Amino acid sequence: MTKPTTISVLAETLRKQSSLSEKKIAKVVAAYKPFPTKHNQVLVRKGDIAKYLYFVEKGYLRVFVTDASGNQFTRFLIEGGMEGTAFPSFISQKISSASVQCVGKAEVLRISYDELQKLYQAVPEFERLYRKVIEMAYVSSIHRIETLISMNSRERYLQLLKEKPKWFQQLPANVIAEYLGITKETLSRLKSAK
Amino acid sequence: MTKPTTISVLAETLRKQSSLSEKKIAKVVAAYKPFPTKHNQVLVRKGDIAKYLYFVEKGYLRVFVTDASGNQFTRFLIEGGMEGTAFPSFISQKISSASVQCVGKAEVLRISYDELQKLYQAVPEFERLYRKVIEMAYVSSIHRIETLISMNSRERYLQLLKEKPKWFQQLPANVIAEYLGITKETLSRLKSAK
DNA sequence: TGATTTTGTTGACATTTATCAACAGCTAAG
DNA sequence: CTTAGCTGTTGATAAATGTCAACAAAATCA
Repeated sequence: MTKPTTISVLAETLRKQSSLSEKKIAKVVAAYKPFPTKHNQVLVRKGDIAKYLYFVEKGYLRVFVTDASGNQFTRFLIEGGMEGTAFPSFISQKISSASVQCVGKAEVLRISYDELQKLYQAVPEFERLYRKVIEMAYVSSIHRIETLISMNSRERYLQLLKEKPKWFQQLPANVIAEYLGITKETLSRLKSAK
Repeated sequence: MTKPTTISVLAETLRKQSSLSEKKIAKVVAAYKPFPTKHNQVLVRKGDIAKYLYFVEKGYLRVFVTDASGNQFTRFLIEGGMEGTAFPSFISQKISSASVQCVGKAEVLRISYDELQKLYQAVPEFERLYRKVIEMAYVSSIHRIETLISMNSRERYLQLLKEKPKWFQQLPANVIAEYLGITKETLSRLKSAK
């Protein structure tokens, strides 16, 4: 079990990204509960409803889908300081087509859908903040679509290497490959070709 | 010149997707101005700042990027009843990497970034509605990412044919191909292979 | 620690898709 | 009507990427 040792990252992030008072930050932080996870633990299973939004204190979560042959494809990687879940399921509270899993060990906080609605009432400015979170996530997904439709695997690899060098140190290669939309063999060859 | 003949689609859409009063719907509709367009007119040029959000009354807009060799890639297609623009530029009010263009003839309304902020003040519920628009756009972009990383061109083609059969009747094949992330030759072959 | 599973690399080959070129059909303009 | 341009199709070929298999290295667990 990896127990959260601290919940400071969320508070820090709120201070940086919003102008919420310390009191309100405390309210928000209190609404997110530390959730102990095991190595590679699955947080949302395909077919479940995503009931929680997860804030990553440390490590990574991956959101992935599987095809008929059981191949996995990583839709998103959520790194420390970011939050996410199987989003389409979370906002609609309907069955998820994707799964969410810890990559190795991760420390996360979570807030339920219902608690989040209550938080909007308690801290109205939080709703605007949430909108910003969505906007940012949307912008980064647009960026992702662009690279997927306009670049070949080598260009995507080099771009990610430039934008997220840490990922290559901290994440297993097959996860990176799934994220890039290529096989682990192709990624391995791109690395050695440099 | 294609002059908007009606602005009913926006009002209709607002009635369906929100519980705004008729008075407030009128306010919102009044804030969107008809913008006459020419055949294939470019609304946002790469390098510009996207100053307007466009609502499509009729026809289609395409949001596309170009690579170094001048190849074009369609990031999004905005159909009648939807709104959009070069979104990352619009929300940040920074230079756009993408262009927005009418596909053939289109009838559009537009609202400036500043007007939109004013509209939030005048009609507070509109802000929540806007958040929903973003959420939906985000969800559809997630869907797009999934298909791009997990399906080959034939699977993507068949899925689009199923989800958006009208597009194949109303849009030129090269635009569809760009949207699917394949060449027009490959699309042509997929069609004939069936 | 040693055993076992996971992860990463490499090779041979197959498949998918892009590129380049030629051409037919259609449309718009003079 | 005729020409020029645009759109879509088809063929030949090349390039990119996936698949399958074998193996090496590393991490995990009992």
